Amino acid sequence: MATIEDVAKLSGLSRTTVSRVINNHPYVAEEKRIIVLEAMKNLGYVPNSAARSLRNQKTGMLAVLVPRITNPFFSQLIEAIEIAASEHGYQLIVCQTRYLKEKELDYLNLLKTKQIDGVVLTSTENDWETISPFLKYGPIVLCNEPNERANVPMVTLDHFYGGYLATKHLIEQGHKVIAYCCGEYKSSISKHRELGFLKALSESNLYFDEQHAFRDALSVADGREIFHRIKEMAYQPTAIFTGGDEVAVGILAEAKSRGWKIPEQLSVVGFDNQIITELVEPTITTVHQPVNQMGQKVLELLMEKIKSKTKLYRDVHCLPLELIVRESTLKKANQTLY
Amino acid sequence: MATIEDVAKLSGLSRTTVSRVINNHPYVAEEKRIIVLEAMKNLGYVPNSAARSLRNQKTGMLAVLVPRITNPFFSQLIEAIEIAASEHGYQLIVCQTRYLKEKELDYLNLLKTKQIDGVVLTSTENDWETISPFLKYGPIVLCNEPNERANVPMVTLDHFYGGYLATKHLIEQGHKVIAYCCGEYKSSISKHRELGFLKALSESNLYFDEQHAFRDALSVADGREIFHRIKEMAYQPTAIFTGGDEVAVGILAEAKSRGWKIPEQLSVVGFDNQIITELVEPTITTVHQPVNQMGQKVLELLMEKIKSKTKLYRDVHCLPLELIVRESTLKKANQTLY
DNA sequence: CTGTTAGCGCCTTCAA
DNA sequence: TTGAAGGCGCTAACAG
Repeated sequence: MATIEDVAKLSGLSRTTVSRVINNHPYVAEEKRIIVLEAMKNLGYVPNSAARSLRNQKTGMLAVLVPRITNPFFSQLIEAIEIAASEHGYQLIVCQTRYLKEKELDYLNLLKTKQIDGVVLTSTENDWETISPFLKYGPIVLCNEPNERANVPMVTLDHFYGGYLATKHLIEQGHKVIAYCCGEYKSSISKHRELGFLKALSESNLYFDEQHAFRDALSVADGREIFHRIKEMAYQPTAIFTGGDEVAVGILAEAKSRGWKIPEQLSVVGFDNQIITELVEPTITTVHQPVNQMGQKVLELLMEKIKSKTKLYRDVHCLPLELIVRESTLKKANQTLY
Repeated sequence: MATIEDVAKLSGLSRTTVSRVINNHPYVAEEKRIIVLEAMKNLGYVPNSAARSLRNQKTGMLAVLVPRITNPFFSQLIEAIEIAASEHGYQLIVCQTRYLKEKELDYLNLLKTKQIDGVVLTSTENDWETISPFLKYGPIVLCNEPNERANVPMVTLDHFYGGYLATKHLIEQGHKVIAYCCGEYKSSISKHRELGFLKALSESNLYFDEQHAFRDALSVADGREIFHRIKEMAYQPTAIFTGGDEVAVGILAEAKSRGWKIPEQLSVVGFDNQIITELVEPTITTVHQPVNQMGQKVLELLMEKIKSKTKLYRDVHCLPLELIVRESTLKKANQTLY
């Protein structure tokens, strides 16, 4: 492996000059620059990044922590962040916490060990008090799941509004008894959605019956189970707000296989606007999240913090959500066209 | 930031001894080991990994190159590799080539710049002749897409058999005119599947009409379009082998929306066994790929090569595929149960 | 069992 | 405009 020394020797100049060429410093005679470039090419020289990291105290790497990469929402978010990062010359390390506190801390340790220059957290397993000490080793920004106590930049979505919007839509369709699902994590996301959900109900003088709450619904399988629980109820809801498209799909699939008519017997709203919502029948009404913008925005914030090295402060960027109305909530729109 | 020097001073010992403790070397008096551990804790010391990389010539990082992380097949593969890697104490850098030759080379350059210790390639954009020079900077192994000319370890699936199996199944269902789709990349994967497909046909003395070939089908949208092309044909196939579940889903969704009965008017076989195949109606017959085993196996191979530092040689591990029969090909199984 | 010393490859003062 | 020299933090001889 050629080193800077080799290049210096071959070009008959000093390491310093070679270094200057590598880093595009001014004050290098054009003619010598050419000689150096030539020598580098002949040797197939590439700067050793470990040495650079050691010297410069930065690595050109970022970590993105997600619960699971196979969740389409997160993989899309990673994709967006990756593209933005690579435009800034940064590599992305993908870290799956698998919803484990311990894993999250392991990965945050990359900041301590100087393997990364910054972190994007898309969800938090530990309390903020556990996470915040890591801030002295490098910037951490939040994306997706906000945190009340975190004094760092964050990009989030208006989940209150998302919950409100979807529920309002169901009410407008004439529903009076609406069930509610959310994911297991007691994240503020779920809380906000629920507040929006309740707000919409109360605006129409509707009451929510706690028996219609399903608070640990994450997967397709959970959706299937929820359907069965609803099926057995004496006092059945006519519509359901789910915290995610997977759950909605599960409910739908199971309901259909039991001969229920959707949306006539049960209207279903998803969340995420995943591709699957357009592929099932009926297509699913859902809330679209601007994932790409989120990724782009959060990277921008992180870059700024890495460059300026100023102290982080709370700086919340809230992006809008959008309701996408499809067949799973529109009683009249489900007829065929021919 | 505490350094090894600080720990040495605080514990009244030398850097060497501290280093020995860090690296679990033998020949350190138990009592001093404790002193050092204590000092490390008090200082919140963590070894600087850039310094270690520089010194040890290894980084503890691996790169996995995939076309797109949002493709569920690849994200599942990444997940499997990540889990295996983390068990070996390695971090994963996720690299999206977005089907670009140039991107692929950019990422392979991480090997040159010593940012990673090894590479997993899940698909190749460039010719092997372009890739192989990077082998002198570190091990590269293939996973998923094999390469005829690559003399490196690889994990692959028996796509010939996959194509054969699925087609044979269609023939057994009584089909005589079967269409064929594959992805755009002229990878050996598609070739092998097609050979298997043709083999099954010829075994039953069936002939393949080139007008029934769709050789650039990747997405749901492609599937939709393929349906329309089939619909317009004078000589229509009664079944179709697709190279991926997305395409199958697209065909299905479009066919249903046009009032076609599936599988009665068109039987469809997917590939990948993605979760969606169980969520649409009818559920989709598909070929299951043992993604987790692949990931685990390929990481094992890579670890071995990183450790042994021996020259790489061709070493093909071919894992079996399995046909999962569901409703989209079974004419009688689609009745309701009540 | 422990310490001294010499780099790994690079960049950045400082001096010329 | 160029070069000499020191050191980023760590580990592996080599001595003791």
